Amino acid sequence: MLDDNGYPMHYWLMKSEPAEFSIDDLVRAAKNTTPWFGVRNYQARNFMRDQMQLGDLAFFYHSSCEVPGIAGIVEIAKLAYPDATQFDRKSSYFDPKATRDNPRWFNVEIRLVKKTQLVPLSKLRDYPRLAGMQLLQRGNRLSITPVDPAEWKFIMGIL
DNA sequence: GCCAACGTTGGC
DNA sequence: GCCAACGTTGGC
Repeated sequence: MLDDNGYPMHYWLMKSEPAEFSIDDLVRAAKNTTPWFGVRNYQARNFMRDQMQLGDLAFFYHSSCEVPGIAGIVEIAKLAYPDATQFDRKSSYFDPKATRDNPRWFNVEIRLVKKTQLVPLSKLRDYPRLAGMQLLQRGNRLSITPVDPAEWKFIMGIL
């Protein structure tokens, strides 16, 4: 969904450990699309379930790796629905407290817009204009964070 | 591997 | 409802 001026309703940043799932895995994925399963944090879940809309854009961020940073741009391709892995006893994401009638975890699906040059976290920190980014705040661990439209635009300008 | 920051759990 | 203990995240 786009606003009256044709812009996405929201911008986001979504973290993934490339050893688990990288931007290249998304390039190789069928239809360049994947469910964003495995989120087990309520705040991040609520963003997906309550706020993400079709057409929202997000930075695909590589975390816990040699050079953490933004690795690509993705769009929300499917609205949130119950995360299947919560019901799967063999999955490391299994949640014994979740039931089909009362699922606890949700995931959207994302589609690759484009792989970008890697913008390292250290470079993002160099720009005073980005100092307010949630990603850059101390102690930030949230795997999904909203990105301010002005911050989005600025980063697009340095890609 | 270290450790700061933060979220969750569970006893009381 | 408090809060100590524990587990996880993620940069360095």
